[in-house]
This record gives sequence, structure tokens and C-alpha cells, in this order.
Amino acid sequence: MDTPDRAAAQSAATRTEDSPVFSFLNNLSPIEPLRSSAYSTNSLQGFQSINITSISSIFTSPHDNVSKEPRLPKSPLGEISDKEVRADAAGTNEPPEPSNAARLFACTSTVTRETRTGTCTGVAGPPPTTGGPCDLALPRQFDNNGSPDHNTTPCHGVRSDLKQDKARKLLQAAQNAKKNALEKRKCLFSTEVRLLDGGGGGGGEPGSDSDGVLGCEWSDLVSPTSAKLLAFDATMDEHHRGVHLAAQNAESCGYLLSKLAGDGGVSDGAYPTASAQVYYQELVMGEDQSENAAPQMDAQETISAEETQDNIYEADVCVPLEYKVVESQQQRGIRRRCLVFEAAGGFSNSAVKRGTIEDRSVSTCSKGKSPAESQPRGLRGIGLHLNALALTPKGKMACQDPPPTASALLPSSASEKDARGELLCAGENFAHSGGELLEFPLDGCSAGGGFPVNDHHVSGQSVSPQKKRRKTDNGDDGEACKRCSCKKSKCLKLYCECFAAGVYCSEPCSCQGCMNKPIHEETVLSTRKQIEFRNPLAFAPKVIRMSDAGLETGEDPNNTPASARHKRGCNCKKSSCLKKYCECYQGGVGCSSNCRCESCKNAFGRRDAETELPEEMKQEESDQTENPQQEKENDQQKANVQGEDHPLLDLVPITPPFDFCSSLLKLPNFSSAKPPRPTKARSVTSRSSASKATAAVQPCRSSKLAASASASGIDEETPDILHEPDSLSNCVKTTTSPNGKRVSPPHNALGSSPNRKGGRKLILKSIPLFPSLTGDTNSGSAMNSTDSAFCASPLTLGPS
DNA sequence: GAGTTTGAAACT
DNA sequence: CAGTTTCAAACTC
Repeated sequence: MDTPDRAAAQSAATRTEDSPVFSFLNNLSPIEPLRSSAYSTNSLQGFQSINITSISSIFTSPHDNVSKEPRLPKSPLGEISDKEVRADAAGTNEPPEPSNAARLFACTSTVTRETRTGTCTGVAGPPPTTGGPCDLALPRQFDNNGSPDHNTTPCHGVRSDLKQDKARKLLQAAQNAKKNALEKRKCLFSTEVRLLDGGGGGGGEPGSDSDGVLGCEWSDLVSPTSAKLLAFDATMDEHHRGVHLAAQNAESCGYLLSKLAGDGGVSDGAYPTASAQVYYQELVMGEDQSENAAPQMDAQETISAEETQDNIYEADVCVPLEYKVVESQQQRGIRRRCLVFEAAGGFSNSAVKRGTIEDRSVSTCSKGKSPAESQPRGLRGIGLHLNALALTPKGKMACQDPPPTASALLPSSASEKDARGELLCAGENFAHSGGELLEFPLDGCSAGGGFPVNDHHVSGQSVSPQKKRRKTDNGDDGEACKRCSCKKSKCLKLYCECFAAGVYCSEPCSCQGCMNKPIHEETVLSTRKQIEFRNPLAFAPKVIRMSDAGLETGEDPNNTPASARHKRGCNCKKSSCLKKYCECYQGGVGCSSNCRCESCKNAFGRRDAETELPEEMKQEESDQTENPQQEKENDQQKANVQGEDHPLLDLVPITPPFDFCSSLLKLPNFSSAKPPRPTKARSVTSRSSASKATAAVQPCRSSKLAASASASGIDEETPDILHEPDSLSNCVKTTTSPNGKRVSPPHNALGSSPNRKGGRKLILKSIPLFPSLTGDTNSGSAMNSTDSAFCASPLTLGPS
């Protein structure tokens, strides 16, 4: 035993429970084995189920490409492992190069940066050089593009934790263990641990560096405007990452396992090995296979089984991002985690960093909602656009399916969901990286989105074009599908529906000189920022619906009338608000006090009706108007409060517009919305009390404030504010909001919105429920429930 | 499908 | 902030 072969030792260990080695192993990674196997299996299955092709398609976007290119799978690991090995060889447990771990992370972070921003500042030494191992490694392991944080942080954190434990065990084992093989492992392990630990905990440079890097990145990314983008990237990254990671990990793991088993002479059956490899490779597909293979081999040798496990574990953590495809809830949970992380990370570096992924993941998992639930619309929504689309009265957007190209620019919605707890998985939505993803399900969506949801989930991004098409088809209509036809604006102005909706132009568009494409992402974003700077609400949904709020809050969407409000109010003169020229009409909402229309005859509610609003309401509005900032603050506070629960919330603030978008989701589709029954408003349904004339609505607010308020017009506003998620919840919370003032959050929201004139718009007029609304709401809810919805959510608009 | 109308967005 | 111009959707034929 003293000098047995490694293989022998390993085999013995694995086979013989009694053997110290075995015990060691168990101790070291009691769970991991299961995970690895389970994971691999699940993941594999999941992957398989998913269409790889779809994935690729998904990643079409430039980002994806970028991310992909760099990826070289294992090199990083390989390096590390090698180094570790060397260290071991040296006979020192010390991590000679603690920096390795650090490097990796740093590299990842840097790499990601590079991919995204193009400016990478090498934190740690490894560089930036794309050719460097780091690059390769990074992309693969952590993510392609994925947000560095997520990748690194989570993985990192997890690892360190795990490793630490392992380290302890190792130490013990080391003492006890006599076999070289064991020692070897120990050494490796310990090194690794040290490295990791150093990075993570102790202030080791690596950790700090990486963190710093990450932080920087996030910060940058997080910037309000950028946040949106991030969402994109993040989602994409995640996908990529997830896939890649999974693949890599799987590969590596499988590989290693196989090696161990085969080469090492370890028990044959112990691990899945070969099969795993195959899967992985398949997953990885040609792209990386060759590349990965070699590195992996090396890595394998160096890497211990434990490591593999770790990797796997990491993979789990990270992978989640990739596809929802994962069948098991766990996996889903994981994914969510990832997303969450992203979001969280994005917004709160510290939290992310620190928060071990595990925790979060756990929390998310704990939520345990079905994936579908978790994802509600938010995801997709990515919101922004979705909302935006939804907003667009046209429904076009909603429908949009944008099929192909339209990719959501913004992510915000996700935040909302996140906030809620649902998650969005932004990434998925976006798969868009390619730009294609976007599709919104709107319509169909509405329907059920079945497609959307499922598709997205399952395939993840994979939303195949077919699906998209379906959507469109379902869609409702052509209208939904319809896209912009800009000629002079380059699709970089609000004139462009796509741009306004926060989505990239896609095939359906007949625009000329279009700059609203993923390729010009920077331009689009910068332009968007400018516009937002000019008018923070520019991208906010024009009309907000209660139903959303209700849905989110959990209230019955159905109950709330669809009262929605037009934030800014129309300025119609000749159309009498009876045509689509009128935004209010288009949105399916009645005109409000904010409107400056002449001879308003809006079927959904005339501006005159507003006058009916109770004084209370008015007062509130006035108050709000007075302190728009306060309102915002309140909202934010609320959001923050919620945020505690939901990391994503934080995000919301970042990109308010998106939030709005989320709200948009709810919007009914006006497109579908027909001029409702003219009287409808008045006639409201039972819920209608609210819907009823404005008067009715107001009362509701006052009484309920939160609930009713949200429902009534609040929703709309809320979204604006950003909190969408909050908004819903806010609405409820709002009332309680610390500030207290604003009982009616929505109002605040409204108030917050610059555009709005006065604080709240009045409530909207009564907007009765439109059939469409109901449908929307339903659809929305459906989406949520379906999970599938998650992606589609935004689009809901289209339902009609 | 071409032309007109309309009102928002953008600009001054 | 108001007035004008530009723009693209909505609408009409």
C-alpha cells in the first residue's frame, strides 16, 4: 500500500470501501459523485433534448460569436492542473501559484470584458491575450460571454467552499492516507484549494483581483443604460456559458472519469465516463471538440477525480444558465440561479461575490417553482422590448415575434421577475444574442404561449425559427408581425417601433439603413442612452395596464379592469382619439387628464371622465407631482426592500425603461384591442367597479390603494418607475412604503414619469376591460404559469 | 401599392 | 418652453 500505483490505489480505494482512500474520497466529495453523474446525465439529456443547432442559432449574435471564438475549453483548467501538479511534484502543498486560480478568474473577467467592451484590463497576469490559455479557458469554463461575475463568482465561490471542506478532509486524509495516489490527489486538491481559498477568501490577490475586475465590469455593465445590454449579454452568455460549461465540464468530467477509470485502472463502473464524454463532445459539437479534447486530456491527467467533481459541480452552478432545457427542476433551479446571479451580480457585486452561488441557488431552488413559474415573463422580457413592444399599441411589437432578429435590447424586465422571485433568465430570452431570439410570443404568446414558453425553456434559446414563425403565425396577425419600415431614422429613433420597443429589427422589418441590429449594438445602446437621457420615459410603455400588476401581485388580473393609462397622454386633434393615431386609443386605454387632445371621443375613456376623479385622488396626484423624486425614491426603496428578497430588483432601477417594459407586458394588446366597447368603461364588470368610470376607479384606489391603485392606473406608471416588479408588489407595498407618502405607488410612478403631467394621471379613465385585456391578462398569467411564458411574456401584447 | 393624413418625435 | 420640422405609422383610395 505504501507505494502502490496510483491506479491501483485509486481502484482499490474506489472499490474497497474499507480502504482509507475510499473513505477519503467519500469524505471529499460525498455528494459530488452523485451530482456529477446526475448532473451529467441530466444535463446531457437536457442538452440532447435541446437542439444544439438551435443553440448555435441562438448565438448567432456577435456576442455569441465572440464568446465562442475564444473558448478553448480547458486550457485554463489544464494549466492550472498542470501547475498544481507541478506543485505537487515539488512536494509542496502550497499553491505555488495561487495566482493560477486567480488568473483564471481574472482572465475570465478580462476576457468577458474584452468580448463585450473590447477593453480589457488585465487584472492578473494572464492575459488578455486572446491566444492565452486564459482566454480559452475562460470562455469555456465560465462562460463565453457570460457575465463574468456569474461565471466566476459563482463557480468560484462554490468551489472554494467545497474545496475548503475537501481540503480539510484532505488534510486528514493526508495524515491518514499513505498511498501516493491519495497523496497525489491530496496535493492537487490542496493546491487547488489553497489557490481557490486564497482567491476567495483571504484576500488573496486572486480573489480580490477577480472581484475587482468583476466589480468593475459589472459596474460598467450595470450602468443604467448598459444594464439593458447586459441583460442581453448576460443571457447570451449564460446560454453559451451554460452550454459550454456543461459541455466542457461534462466533457472534462467524463473524460477524466473515463481516464480515471480506464487509465487509472479505477473501477470501471465507477463513473459514467465514456458515455459522458460522448455526450459532452456532442454537445460541444465540432467547435470545440478538437480543441477541448487535447486540453482535457492533459487536464484529466492532472486533475483528480475530485476535481472533476468540482468541475462538474461548477458546471452545475454555471450551467444552469444555459438552457432551461434541463429537465430536472434542480437544474432549472440552477439555471435560475445563474440568472439570478447574473442579475444579482450585475447589480450588486458584493452580493454576488459573496453570496455563494450556492446560497442563491438554493434560495432560488427553494423557491422551487417550476421553472415555468420562475420565469414568467420576465425573462423574456427581457423585457424591455417586450414591454415596449407590448406597449406599442400596435401590438406589432408584441407580436413581434420578432422573430428572428428582434432581440430585446433590454433586460430589465428580468429584473422585475427576479425581484419577484421569478426569474427570468434573461439570458434565455435573449438568446437573442443572435438577435434572433427575441421572438416574442406575444400573441401566441398570449395564447399560450405555449410555444414560447416551452420553446424557450426547452430549447432555451433555441427557439427555433419555426417557433418564431409560429408565433408570428399565431400571432396574431400580421399586424403583430409587422415591423418597422423606417427609412431615414435608421431605426435609431423612437420613430422606429422596433427601437422604441427595445428590440432589434428583424426580418419582418422593411427598414432602410437600419442600425438597429445586434451588429451595431453599441450604437443602438448609445443612442438609446441619449434618448433616455433626454426623456427617461422614452422607452417606457406608453400605456400601462393594471392587469399586469394584478398578475404580478397575485391578484387576479381578471379582476382588475384593464384599466391602463397612457402615461404621457395624447395630443390628438383631428382623430378625436378614435383612431390609432391616438396613442391612447392604440393602447386601448382611455384618455386621461394628461392628454391634451381635442374633442376626445376615446372609446376607452374620454379625457373628460377624469374630472370625475375624486378629490383625494387629485390631491394625491398633486402631491406626487410635487415630489416626483420622492416618489421615485419611494419606489426605489420599495424596490430595494423587495430587492432584498429578490436580487433582481436591484436591477430594475438600473434600467427603468425596461422595467416599464415589463409593465408593458401586461399591456393588453391594443392592437387587438379594439375600441372596446365604447361604454365599456363605464360598464365595467364586477371588477369593474374599478374599471367603471373613473370615479369608480379612484375610489378603489383610495380604498385599496395598493391593490386597486396598482390595478387602475398605477400599473402603468409603476412600470415606468421601474419597479415594475416592484410596481406590482409595490403597488401593494407602496402603500406601505416607508415614505409613506405615496400610498399609491402607481401614482408615484406616474408622477415620477416626467412626462406625466401631474402626478397621476388620473386614473385613467375607466377603461373597462377589454376583451383583449382579459385575454392579455390571461395570457400573461398563462405565460407565467407556463413557464414557457417566461420567455414570451413580454410579448403578450399580441394576444389578440 | 401609392398617396394622404396624422400626430409623435426631433429639432430649433 | 413653444414653434417648426421631420418622420413613420395609419389610413384612404
